[in-house]
Amino acid sequence: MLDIRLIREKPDFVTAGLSTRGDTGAAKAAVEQILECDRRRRALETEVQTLSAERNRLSKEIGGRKAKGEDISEAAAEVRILGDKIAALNHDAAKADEEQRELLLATPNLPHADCPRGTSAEDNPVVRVWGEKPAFTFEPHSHIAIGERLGLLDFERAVKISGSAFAVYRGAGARLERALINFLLDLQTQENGYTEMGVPYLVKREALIGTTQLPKFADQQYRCADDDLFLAPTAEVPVTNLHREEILPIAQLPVRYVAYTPCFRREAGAAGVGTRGLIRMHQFDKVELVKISTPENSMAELEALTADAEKALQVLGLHYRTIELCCGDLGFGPTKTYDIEVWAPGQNSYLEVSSCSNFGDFQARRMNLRFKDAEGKNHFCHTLNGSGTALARLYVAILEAGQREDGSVHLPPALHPYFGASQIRLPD
RNA sequence: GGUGAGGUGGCUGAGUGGUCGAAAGCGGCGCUUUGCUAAAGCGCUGAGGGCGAAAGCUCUCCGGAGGUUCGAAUCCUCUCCUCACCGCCA
Repeated sequence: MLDIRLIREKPDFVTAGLSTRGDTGAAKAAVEQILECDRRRRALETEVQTLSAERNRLSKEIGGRKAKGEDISEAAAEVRILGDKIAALNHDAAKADEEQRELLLATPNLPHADCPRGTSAEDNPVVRVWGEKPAFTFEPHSHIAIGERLGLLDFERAVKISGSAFAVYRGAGARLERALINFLLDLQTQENGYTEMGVPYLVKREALIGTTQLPKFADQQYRCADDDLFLAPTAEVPVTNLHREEILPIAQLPVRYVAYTPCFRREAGAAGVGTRGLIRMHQFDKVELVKISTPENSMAELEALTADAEKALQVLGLHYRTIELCCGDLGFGPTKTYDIEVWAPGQNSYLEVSSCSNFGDFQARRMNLRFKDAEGKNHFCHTLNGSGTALARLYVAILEAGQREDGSVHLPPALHPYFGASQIRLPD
């Protein structure tokens, strides 16, 4: 959520910032609407408060007179009328306040000043490339063919029990998934200094508001209506919200958490849902990195977090590239984002396996997450997160990059101790 | 799910209708004393908002939402959470 004071004091700056996302007219209209609501709200609040001060004064007076045994019925009746007036105005003020909050919750974050200009994914600059595309002496197969041939994946039965865009992992295929989870968690905890967290997969509405999935993206969430609980679309939600409504001592920052969770996404309206394979699914596993930082350090923490996520691909020896999202392609909440894309030979394309973002104080304002500085003053934290990494697509890359002409898949050496073997081959 | 007891400031904990944003203690900060430390003494010490150039004035907040009242931390209703016991259960 944007700072209403910033909008009030520098409306042109905010409008310009929002405009970089693509729609200048919409940005202008949004800012004007918020400002109008803010003026109305403050006028009402000022009136309520003036009258409340008067009521407080009169009530005290009545108390004193009653103690002396005087008749207070006339004064009491007078204050009663004042009270009714306050209640009516207060109702309007609360409505304006709610309206303002809704407007602010629906307004995206300002892209960082350094964020590259552009309108779509084509404008995202590649900032790093690591490794090279592996060479094949044969036409590399898709993970679907590899997985079915080796008995690792069963999409038909997944459809039977849950519908399209779900997967069943079988035998060595299931073990490979589990090996990857353990490998990624160990890497981030033992080498990169993150604290592992195990968190609930069902979260409350407020948690989703805090990390910006609600109210705007309600149609993308799975919801358990009876309890008004939601299946977390990413560990970002439960993990970042761990400190919602807290004031952290500055010495505790930065907080660095890593968590494995399954992720649940309705993918309503998304292209490619309903096609087979692991690339876009309603449920997938992910190891997520979350940081809570001071404003001064958040950009440096983003670079470090992105490097931590990239490290996983480096250790696995997978070719990848890192791109930076341009203003027009940036998500609703982030002020700056790097995407990491791993090469999947069977797809002949790069797959996004990680999106590393700095949200500035955008999420922290929504969840009222603050820190206390050395002078004892409270400030909003900055929050960051990035996948470290998403599992299903990493799985795709490993199968497709490690495939051999004889149908076997050779696994990266770093996985051998986790998987318990160096390769997956056809049964004899 | 049932019954009972509770939810008050960073923490412990008083407060059952008026001058209570809230006693006291702990913790924290500052000052004095001190060779240093400790101890002691004194003072300060919640958050958010409105008006204002500022000084300052003022409003709201005692889990949450409603209600009663001139006036609510205090009374009433609902609700959430915590603890204990019972039931059920991986």
